[in-house]
Amino acid sequence: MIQLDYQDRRPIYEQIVAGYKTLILSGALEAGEQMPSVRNLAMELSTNPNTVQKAYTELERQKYIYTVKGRGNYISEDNSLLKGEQLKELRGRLKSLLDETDELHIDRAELTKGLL
Amino acid sequence: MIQLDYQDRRPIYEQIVAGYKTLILSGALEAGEQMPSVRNLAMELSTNPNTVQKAYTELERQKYIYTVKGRGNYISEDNSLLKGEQLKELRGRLKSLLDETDELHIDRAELTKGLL
Amino acid sequence: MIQLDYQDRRPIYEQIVAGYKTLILSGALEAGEQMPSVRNLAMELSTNPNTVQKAYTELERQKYIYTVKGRGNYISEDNSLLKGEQLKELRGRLKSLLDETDELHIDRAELTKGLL
Amino acid sequence: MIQLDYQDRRPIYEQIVAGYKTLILSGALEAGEQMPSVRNLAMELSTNPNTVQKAYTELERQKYIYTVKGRGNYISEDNSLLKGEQLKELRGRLKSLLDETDELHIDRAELTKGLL
DNA sequence: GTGGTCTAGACCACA
DNA sequence: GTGGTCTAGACCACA
Repeated sequence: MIQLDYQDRRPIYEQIVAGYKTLILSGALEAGEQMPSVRNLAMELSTNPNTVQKAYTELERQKYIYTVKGRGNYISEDNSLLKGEQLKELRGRLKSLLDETDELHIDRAELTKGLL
Repeated sequence: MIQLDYQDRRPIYEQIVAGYKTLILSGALEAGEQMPSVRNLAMELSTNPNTVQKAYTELERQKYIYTVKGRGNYISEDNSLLKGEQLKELRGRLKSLLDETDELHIDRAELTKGLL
Repeated sequence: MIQLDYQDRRPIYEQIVAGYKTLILSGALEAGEQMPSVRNLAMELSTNPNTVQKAYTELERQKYIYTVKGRGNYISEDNSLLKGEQLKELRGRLKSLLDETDELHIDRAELTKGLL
Repeated sequence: MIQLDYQDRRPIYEQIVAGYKTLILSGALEAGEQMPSVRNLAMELSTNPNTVQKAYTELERQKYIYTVKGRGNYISEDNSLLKGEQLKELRGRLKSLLDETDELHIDRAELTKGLL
């Protein structure tokens, strides 16, 4: 189950999206498995159904889940593609992180020391 | 001079803060040098003086500049300390980036390939 | 046999209606032939009987099938008429498609290139 | 100004999206021009600001407009790309229309007579 | 004033 | 029961 952090600057619906993306890509949730219903998840997270709905809509737009009307939401099958996208995003963030480092004339070795 | 990007998702005041941080830490602006006045910078960036004021307040809070009432804003002297902070922040971001990579079972070599 | 696509955005009952319309108009099902019972089709498609019933009601409303109480549903005789309706519908869609094309100042030749 | 049609099966927010897409791609609205504010458009269409917000979010996701926080929404510059997308969508619809026609053994000439 | 998020609650189509 | 849309109204960050 995902955890909301009200101290987090990100809006609630984004935290839900990010949480489920990780659960799906890490394999914790299997393809075809049913997502909790909008109302149930809203109850569990003690938030509003509209907020969960917004998160689910975004997850569907990004192909992490798909909706069957009147039935519910299900995990998509084609994870491999999504993992590629995710890798691309991470590489983009690493790239800009390195750019900033260079711009400040900080040695990259200092940046990565003990981490990599 | 810094450049605003209206397509950028970050609010304008944050772009101003980030831009000046880089200018200061990279040495493009020297310690003791005077910042442009709030009104002038607002004119140059064609943005709202409130926005520039907000950016200056944030830069002062983070000790990048200091204010002399009635005279203006000046670049702080103690850059070395700030650079340490900046390094710490960059390392924090790298850390969480690597955490996410691991969580998705992505090989770190794949992440850094061609970048590092 | 028709095939449901749960990734399809259309509701299931509409997919059933569209599927049988095609089967009937293309001649794959002959006039007078009996339709599968509501329960059987629901089982085969592993969907809800209510959904199949809704589809059959719609097919009957459009005169593709007719119901004999206590016996079942049968393909209608007067296909020629239905085919005319279908043609009219297709022409309507083509019309609005061309209208949109014109409105966007897109050349019709570009639209149909390689298709027609 | 766009026109809402309450008989239309499409939800209100989709009608707003479709309406502005046409206005933008047809050149009726110029690049860089400011969109009406969320609240103003909601008043004019006598609908709820949330509904307009939803439409604007979708238009931004599709790059038709971009948002500057605290300022408003503006028409994007790169229309040419969007027009290509739109053409692709229209061609897709024409393709499936022709497929249906063939499947019903209807002569394509009958379909296009007097239209093309 | 501008957009963005969220809640509470209603209503609808669909299965 | 399931998702989807919409309203009314509030609160916040930002310019």
